[in-house]
Parts: sequence; structure tokens; C-alpha cells
Amino acid sequence: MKLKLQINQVIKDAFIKANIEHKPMSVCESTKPEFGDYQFNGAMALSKKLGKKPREIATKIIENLNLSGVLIKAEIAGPGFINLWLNPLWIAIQCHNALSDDRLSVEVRKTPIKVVVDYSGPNMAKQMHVGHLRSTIIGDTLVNLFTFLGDEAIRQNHIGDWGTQFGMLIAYLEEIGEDGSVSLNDLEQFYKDAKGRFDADADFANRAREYVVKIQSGDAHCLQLWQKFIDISLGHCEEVYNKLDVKLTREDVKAESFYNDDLPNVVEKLQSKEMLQQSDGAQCVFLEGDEVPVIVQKSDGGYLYATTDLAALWYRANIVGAKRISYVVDARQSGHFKQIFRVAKEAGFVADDVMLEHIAFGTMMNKGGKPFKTRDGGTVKLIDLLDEAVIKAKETINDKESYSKEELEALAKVIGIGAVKYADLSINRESNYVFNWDKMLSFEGNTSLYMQYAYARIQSIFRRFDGEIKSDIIIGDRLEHRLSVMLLRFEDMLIRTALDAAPNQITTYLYDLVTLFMRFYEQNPILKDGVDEQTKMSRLALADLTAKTIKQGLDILGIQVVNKL
RNA sequence: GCACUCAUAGCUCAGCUGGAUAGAGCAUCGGUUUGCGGUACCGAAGGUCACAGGUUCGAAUCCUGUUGGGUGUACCA
Repeated sequence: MKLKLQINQVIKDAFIKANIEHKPMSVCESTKPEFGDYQFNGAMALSKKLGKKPREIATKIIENLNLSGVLIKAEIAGPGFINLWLNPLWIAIQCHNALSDDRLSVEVRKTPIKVVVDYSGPNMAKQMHVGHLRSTIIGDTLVNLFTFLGDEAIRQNHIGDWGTQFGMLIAYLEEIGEDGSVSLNDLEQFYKDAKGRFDADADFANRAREYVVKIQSGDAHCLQLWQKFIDISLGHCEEVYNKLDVKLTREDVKAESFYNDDLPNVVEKLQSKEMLQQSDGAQCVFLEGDEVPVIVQKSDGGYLYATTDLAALWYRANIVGAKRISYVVDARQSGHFKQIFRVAKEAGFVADDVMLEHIAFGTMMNKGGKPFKTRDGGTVKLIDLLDEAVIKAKETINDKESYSKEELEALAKVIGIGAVKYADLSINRESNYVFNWDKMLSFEGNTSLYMQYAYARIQSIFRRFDGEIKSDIIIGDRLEHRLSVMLLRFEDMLIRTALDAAPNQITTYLYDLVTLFMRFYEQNPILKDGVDEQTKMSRLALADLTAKTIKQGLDILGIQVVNKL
């Protein structure tokens, strides 16, 4: 449910009744429990416009406030804050409704839009490394979120499968002469070996260059080799996606090569708009205020990264029909995206009402604050990192004997992969973050384990109870009240998260929610002796709604829960 | 050189469209229990929000400058 909207409506009514002519601002969550559930700060801002004292305006608003439905109490504080308390009876009904709804009362957007989310984007010439982690899981989370809110979110995996290096790679694959599946197990090594041949043997190097041209002109033999190479390499990626539990499939792949035939058109269209200028033999778009141009065609006639991206933008806006196109790519490329977005808009490749955004993220660092590398300075393979996460997760599991081998594996995967994802998603994506195993696999603080533990703990209540929740929710003490309000904030939080494309808002919310629940549960017994039936049922309902909210929140983050931990 | 970005507690991080005494976790010190999962909960201590100005009723948040770090800077992706 859209909680803020409900409260804003009450405020708005008061404005009308009080005859105050001004578009009311939105309420916001109170900074402290003593200040109520929500607060309205608009009186101060209105003071100057209306030529009245803030407290005077606030008084007038309060006098006209309906305190019999959503709200129950309002107070003026400080210079003119209006603190608002939600009506416990109303809250109780809303929680009850949420509990009886699969979607926890989160509405499906009435006017859904198409959103393209471009993420992961591995290079087929190499194995996925830690640098691909953030893009892959942030992108996947965003698609989950947009989809849950009712939009039509489309995954696009813009894999790097085109370019000069592939000539070398397929020439080497051909030379080895086997089916490739063995030597391609280690792409890094394969690349190194191919490069070694390329540097050492001039004939080989020439053949490699030739093959580049041949693939691009559609030579059947070379294309076949290339296809085989891509298949195997993509297979490696899928292994990672599978471990990571992200939903990318081959259907979502729209590779660089996909846009190959469009590249001349891009240049042509820019030409016809008279946006191109030749500089040092290259075709460039010079943007006003930018020092460096966007090069769309090299002096040798070849096309570049920017050309492909422009073709992709055109495709996504005009063929797919996206109204929002989101690129989940490393922050270092912000200059590149700023440029191609401008070119695309100025050239009319995408309409004005299409939102183009670069969802930039920072780098993963080691404890020393340097980019995350292996001991010998190489890049860390993503698959190794994930395997290690599962191994470390296994160590955190108590009484391993009570599980079968399969159960233990499954549990370790849920914990380990969840920890890696949660640790990453809980950080404000724009900042760099320090990778730390101990922290992410801790039960304390804002971690996946704390959430999963809370969920499992609630499930254990229901194992003991094993009945049906009957009767209504009654909001008793302050903690119950706060917990309920927090539960009702779920949709507001999701909408805000989607708007900002900032998954850490979900983790922050879940952490606040779980913390509140733990406190509530500490003070308010549920199944202990002496709890009357009605109270028991009410608290069970709140526990149930809490668990469902945790599960739904983690599900959007692509993290699983377990009933026993 | 220019552009972008960041700077919050000892450490790791929150802080949403400017709002009240800047919040968590870890680490430190102390407390709660014959416990519905203590892998929990409560409390104490810890801050000149890099620095200096400005905008205003009000600034960690917006603007300018300074310092320090990161990144990007024409035919790689």
C-alpha cells in the first residue's frame, strides 16, 4: 500500500478545508519515534509565501486535520513541525489486508512501461571476473524490482563477442584442431596461449587478422569456428549465472555482433543529420563543450564501441519500444555514456520522453583499499570467488550432522551466495566498497545471515504453533505499532528504490524491519504461557507478515531464505 | 591541463525531494536468560560530517573556493 499517499491525502484535505492555497508538500518519515510516525514540514516553507508565522500555519492545518481515519493525533513541535501519529485501528486493518494478499498489498503499476536493463556484459574472450559481479547482481535486482512493480522489464546481456581479438582466438582454436571444450575450460590460459602464438609467429598473426575480416564478411568456416568459441564461452558464463542464481539466459543475450549490420546505418543517419565531421580521417561527432569527440568510424573504416552502443540505443528505443533504458555499468564509463546519450538524443535515435540512465557503480576493493586482485596481482575469477563463498558458508553452519550431504550443500549455497550478493547490494552502489569475508558472513549487523536467521526464527515459531491464525491484529505497545508501520512502508520503499535504482534502500529497509522485529519479539512473547489467545493471534499475524516481507524483499534481491538455519 | 567523482565515529558503512539532539554494525566497556532459536536483546563511550566562505527560518545534504584520494581524457571495449 502507498502509505505516504494516504497521509498526504489527509493533509491535502486539511489544506482545502483551511482554505490554504498551496500545493502541499509530501510528508516524510519521522526522524525519531517521539516525533510520531510521520511528519509534515511544509508549514515552515509556506511561512514566507503566506506572510504568516510557521506555527500559525501549522495550527491552522491541524485544526482542519481529519483525525478519525488514517491519523489519530497531530502535534506542533519546534519551529512548526507537524508530527503525525497513525491510527492503530487503521494500521491493524491495513496489515491484515496485506497479510491476505500475495503481493503484500503492493499495487501493480496501472500504466506499465517497457524498461530495458543492460547488465552483466561479459567479454567472451575472457572468463568472468569480480568486476562483473556488481553489474550482474544490481541489474538482476533491478529487473526483479521493476517486474514486481508491474513494469515490463527486459534483460539485455550485451556480451562482447566481436572485434579484432576474435580473429586471433578462432585462428588458434582452428590450429589446435580439437573440439575446443578441453582447452577452453580455462579461457584465461587459452587467451594467453593464443596471444603467445600471435606475437611469435607472423604467419599466424596474418591469418588472425584475415579471420577478423572473414568473420565480419560472413565467411562460413570462420563463422562456424567463432560460433563454437562463443558457445563455449557463454557456457562458462551460464555456469556463473547459475551459481549466482541470477535469471539471465541465452534469450537475454543481445551481443555486440547483433548490431553489426546496423553500424553503417548509424553512421549514415548521423551523416544525414549533418552531425559528423571528419578529423584525422575518422568520422566524429563533436559535442559542444566536450573536449574529445565521439568517434563512430575509424580512419580505416572500422566501427567502435560508441557506434555499437548507438545502434543498441536505437534498437532498444525503436524496435523494443523501451521508455527507460538503464545501463548497469562501471562508473568509469560515465563519460562515455554521457556522450552517447547526448548523441542519441540530438540525432533523434531516441525520443525525448525516453529516459536514458547510466546506473554507475564503484569498484570492489581489498582491505588495503586497492582494487580487488589475487595474491599475484591477477584478476579474481568470479567462479572462484563464488565457490569460496560456499566453502566459507559451510563453516558457519552449526551441527552439520543434522543435515544430509545434499542439504548441507544447498544450505551452504543459499548462505554463501546470499552473503556475497547482499554485501554488494547493501552498499550505496556509487561508492567503492571493501570486500570482507568475515563481515559478509557474520550474523551481526546488516547482513544476509541476520535476515535469513530472523526469517528462520519466525518459521520455527510456526513449526511450534502449527495452527491457523484466527482473529484480528491488535496494535498493543509502541514496538508493535512501529513494527506495523514499518511493514506498511514496504511499497513506498520499493517505489523509491526503483526510482533511484538503488538496491541498498531495500537492504536498509529490511535491516530496520528485522531489527524492529527482534526487539518486538524479545519483549512481546507469542507462544509462552500466559499470553491470551487474542494477543497470541495478533502477534502471530505480525510475525507472519514480517516473514513474508523479508522473503519478498530478499527475493527481489535474488537471495533465498530457508526455514531452518 | 581539463572533466567527472568521493571525503561522515578507531574500522566498515547509512543518512531518501534541505528539517529537530547526524544514525547503524564491528571493535571497547557494562548489563539481560532455567532461553517461543542468546547466531538474540538492552545500555555506555566514541563526531569540528576534510577545510573555508556563501545561500536561508534551517545545510552532512545546495553553490563557490581550497586540500587530499579515485577515475576518465580521439580512432580498445
